[in-house]
Amino acid sequence: MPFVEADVTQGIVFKALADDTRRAVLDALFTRDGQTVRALCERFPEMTRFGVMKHLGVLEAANLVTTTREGRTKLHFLNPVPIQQLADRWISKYAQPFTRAMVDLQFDLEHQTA
Amino acid sequence: MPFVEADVTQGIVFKALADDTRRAVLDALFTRDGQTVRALCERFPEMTRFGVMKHLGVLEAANLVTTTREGRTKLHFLNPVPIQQLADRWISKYAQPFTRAMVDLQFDLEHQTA
DNA sequence: ACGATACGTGACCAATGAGTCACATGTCAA
DNA sequence: TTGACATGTGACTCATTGGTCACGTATCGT
Repeated sequence: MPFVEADVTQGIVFKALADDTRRAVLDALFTRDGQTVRALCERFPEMTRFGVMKHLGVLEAANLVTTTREGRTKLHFLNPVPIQQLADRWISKYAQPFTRAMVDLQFDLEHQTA
Repeated sequence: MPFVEADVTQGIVFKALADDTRRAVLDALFTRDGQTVRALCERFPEMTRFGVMKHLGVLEAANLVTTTREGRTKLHFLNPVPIQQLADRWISKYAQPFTRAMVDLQFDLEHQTA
């Protein structure tokens, strides 16, 4: 077999996280959880409500946000579980001690004055 | 300002990781590092050499793979540093102890037999 | 030198995805 | 009940991107 994509969900989560706006949405929900669509729209004046809604839909499909209806409003909550799963099943694979040292070194190099 | 994308590199890395084939390429380099383009092509029979090359280009632009020329061949090496940086600067933010417990719970639920 | 090998480039096409708009449904409050 | 508010849907446009192909350059062995 050429290669196996064990978890389709993983791809969806990665794709959902690949967009800058969507990560910003998650950030907004991180600072204040349980926001409504309109509240989130105010954080993105350069975009229409429909654009924000579409992003929310993608995030919801990736299970990165969960929603509850509250009358005529819909509250959006951040769900960090898929992110944690990503870190567990995929990223930690490349997080060897060797890598740790490399990251620290690169960080030092990037922040050297002179 | 509506929102700030502190690190442009982050977006590039996320986008690079969003493609299934590219993650498979990284996997292939993880199992055997320092492969040539043709060797990698054999792992993806459903795709042309040019397709693989394009993916390698994206991964290289994201600094996820580094290359060294060896005569007329080009060797590709996996560079886990950007992945580790992602985990450090972004994912660990959502990796609270609370989340840990949730992930374990969800894992148990997913693997319950009857 | 010469063919074979290995990689590179630009143009090109098809599919996906971001974003918008017209419209439609449901809900609160007076 | 009527109007204002909050969210939903489908179709549409435009940019991006995954993928291919025809060609071109560099390198190795003989």
